[in-house]
Amino acid sequence: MKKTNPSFLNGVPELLVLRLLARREMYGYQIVEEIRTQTGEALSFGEGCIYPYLHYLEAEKQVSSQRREVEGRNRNYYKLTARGRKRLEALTSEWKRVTTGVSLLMEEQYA
Amino acid sequence: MKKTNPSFLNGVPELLVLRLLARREMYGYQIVEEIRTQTGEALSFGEGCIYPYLHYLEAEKQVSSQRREVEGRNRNYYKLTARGRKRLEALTSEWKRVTTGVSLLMEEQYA
DNA sequence: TGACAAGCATCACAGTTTAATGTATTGTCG
DNA sequence: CGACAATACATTAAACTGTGATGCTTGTCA
Repeated sequence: MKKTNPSFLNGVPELLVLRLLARREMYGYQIVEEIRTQTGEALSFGEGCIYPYLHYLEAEKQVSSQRREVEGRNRNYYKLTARGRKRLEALTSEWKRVTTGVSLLMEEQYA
Repeated sequence: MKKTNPSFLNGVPELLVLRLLARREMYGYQIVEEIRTQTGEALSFGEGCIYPYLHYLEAEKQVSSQRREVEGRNRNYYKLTARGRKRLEALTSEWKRVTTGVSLLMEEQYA
């Protein structure tokens, strides 16, 4: 996975993953579910999207993982690193910039 | 160009193009420029993105075009059809749904 | 026992945007 | 005049992203 110059609109999964992990540590499957529920079903990214992101984020040292057995299940728990927190801040302000930009164009009066 | 099931984030160029044409008729090059300026430089889609959209939208009868010579320039002016207006409304509410969803997840308190 | 949820993972594919390139005309500046 | 930038259209290969399918294992529950 290469994230060179992710343009405006993609990379939202990355933003949401980081944002969730900023609250508490979580495992992949749980992240998939929470993105769906906590966005009010507005967004839903499959495991085929989220797992590769987690691996990428770990390789980038934005998250760290720990395998743990909980409730008879093997889970990979991820938590944010300091670096990940910075990345989250950057992506957040980028997201705001973009949505603000869209609003500017959208909300202008009809001629 | 197939626009079957454009997921959440893509298709923003289409939204902005339709929104601009809802105000007044415009030509391609102008649309490219206005997206850049009216979003406060937050968004910038190249001609390689916008022209194919215009052709696609015309094929879909969401816009109609008229070649005209103005100020010594040959331009293809596009304007919205009734169908395009409906499409704009659909894309607009979809965009709101998505950004609202992201906000829901983003703005929740830290644990 | 069979079905299904939880949990991880990978991959081919499809859709979207970028960046480069091409053509032609018009305007500008030294 | 000559060069170069801007205007205006268009196309294309390549890159990037997310989808949907699939596979594997373990646990639960009827």
